[in-house]
Amino acid sequence: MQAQRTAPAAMQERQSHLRATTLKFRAGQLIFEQGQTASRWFEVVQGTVRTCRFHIDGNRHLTGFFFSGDVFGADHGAYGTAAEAVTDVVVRCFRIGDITQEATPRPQLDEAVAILIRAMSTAQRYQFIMGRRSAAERLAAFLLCLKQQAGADPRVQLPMGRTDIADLLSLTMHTVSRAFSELSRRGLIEVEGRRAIVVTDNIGLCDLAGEYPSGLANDPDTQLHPAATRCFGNLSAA
Amino acid sequence: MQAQRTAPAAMQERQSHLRATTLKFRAGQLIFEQGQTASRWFEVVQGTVRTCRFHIDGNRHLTGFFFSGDVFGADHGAYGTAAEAVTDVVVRCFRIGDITQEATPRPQLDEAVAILIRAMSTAQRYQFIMGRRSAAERLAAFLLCLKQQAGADPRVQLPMGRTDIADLLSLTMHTVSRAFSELSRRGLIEVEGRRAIVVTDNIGLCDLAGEYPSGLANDPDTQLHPAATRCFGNLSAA
DNA sequence: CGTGCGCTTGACAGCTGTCAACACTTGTGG
DNA sequence: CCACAAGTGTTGACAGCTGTCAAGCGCACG
Repeated sequence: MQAQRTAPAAMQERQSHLRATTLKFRAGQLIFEQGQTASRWFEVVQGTVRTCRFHIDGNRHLTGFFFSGDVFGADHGAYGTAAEAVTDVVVRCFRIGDITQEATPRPQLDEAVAILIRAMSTAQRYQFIMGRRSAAERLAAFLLCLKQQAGADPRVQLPMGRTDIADLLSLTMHTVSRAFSELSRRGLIEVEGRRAIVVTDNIGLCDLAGEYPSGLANDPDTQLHPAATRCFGNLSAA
Repeated sequence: MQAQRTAPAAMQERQSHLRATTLKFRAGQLIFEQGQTASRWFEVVQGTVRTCRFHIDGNRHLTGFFFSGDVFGADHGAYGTAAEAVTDVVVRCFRIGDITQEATPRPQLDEAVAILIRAMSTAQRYQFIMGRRSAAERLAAFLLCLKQQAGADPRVQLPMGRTDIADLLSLTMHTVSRAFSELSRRGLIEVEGRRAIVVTDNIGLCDLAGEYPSGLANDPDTQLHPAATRCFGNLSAA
């Protein structure tokens, strides 16, 4: 969900090609609405942003969180989600224009492609997290995403509330709360108030989430389900 | 999931710009593997294709079905999913090349953007189907997708097996089977063997799926949850 | 006609949603 | 500084739904 973080190199390239406007939003404020004409895309400078959809019955569903360096709102035609500020945020804002127009400069088009591809892989990873897995497994996978975002620090900040996490993982706030307690009881994390946790057993957390600490299987002795080899595809070709 | 169907106009454009090779696969055959270098993308000419991912624990998760006119495999770098033939299929196959290279012709790049955007909105719609909804609701939403694909015909063909549907909706085959029975018992569909159903109550099915027959609310008297207005976004801007 | 696979259905256990109560934090006003 | 209210988060009880296990049916294929 934060795989959309851009590498510094990409940021510089984007800065060199595109003109940006800096905007600020307060926590809870709407940045753009679902269905609105997609005329701009955004990059988070500071703070946390969430994108969400609303269902006919009133249910809300978050499709991702975006942190410093992440890009959101790169839709075509109309925004497929709404975007809201989770904390006070600063964003840079770029004109989309119509990227299919002949006049669109080539570098901008390349960036659009790269952004879309990254967003796509994010969405697929996210689909996967939600597929037929328990609340504790989903939360573990989510926390690992946040941890990856934070770097080597075992302390992970949680700028969003439990309700936001619940709507992202398609659970209720209650179940999320219970899952936090369960991970804590198992000794995988320590809950530090509402806005931070410490990962005390990274390997255990990865194991629960169904991920490897390094991202791929590097120990040939590791026991894998026979079908799991397909999980990694043809490594020699990658 | 079949939102990736291309309009006839787009197909002609693609034919005019890109060279294609026609390939055939037998039912169950692998078209490409997850993690394999993404060197080609495909368009279905005839038959049905599924894309899937495998989890460490051996679980399979389908990310979409693709029918005549649909595009799949438009990934960058490595394929994020495997692709397999559900039925005997005929596909057209195009070189991806490196779409970020300067040498890539402009029309191909435009097509890549259009395809990615369509795939993105498909993935988001699909995420939404799976979010905190019952088995019957998911199946209803899925069947409506297939029906939209089929056109006005109330009879909907199901080229895929129950297990495929289950892995798409993140359910078990048993629950899918029960959901079919439930929809039938409620009088929304009639099950005709294993490979076809008839939608007998389209409005009821849409209602259950949380969708409107026409795609948007056109009856102001319809009772909506207060938050649901956001579901449609800013209509005046669309 | 027989076999095998896909599918359906039932029984039961486990997990998650719902309802409810309560603790804690935050913000407002006195 | 305190009192109070509102919002957020935690926990328990319970019901409902789905996964698991198991049995059996029916279609397809040889």
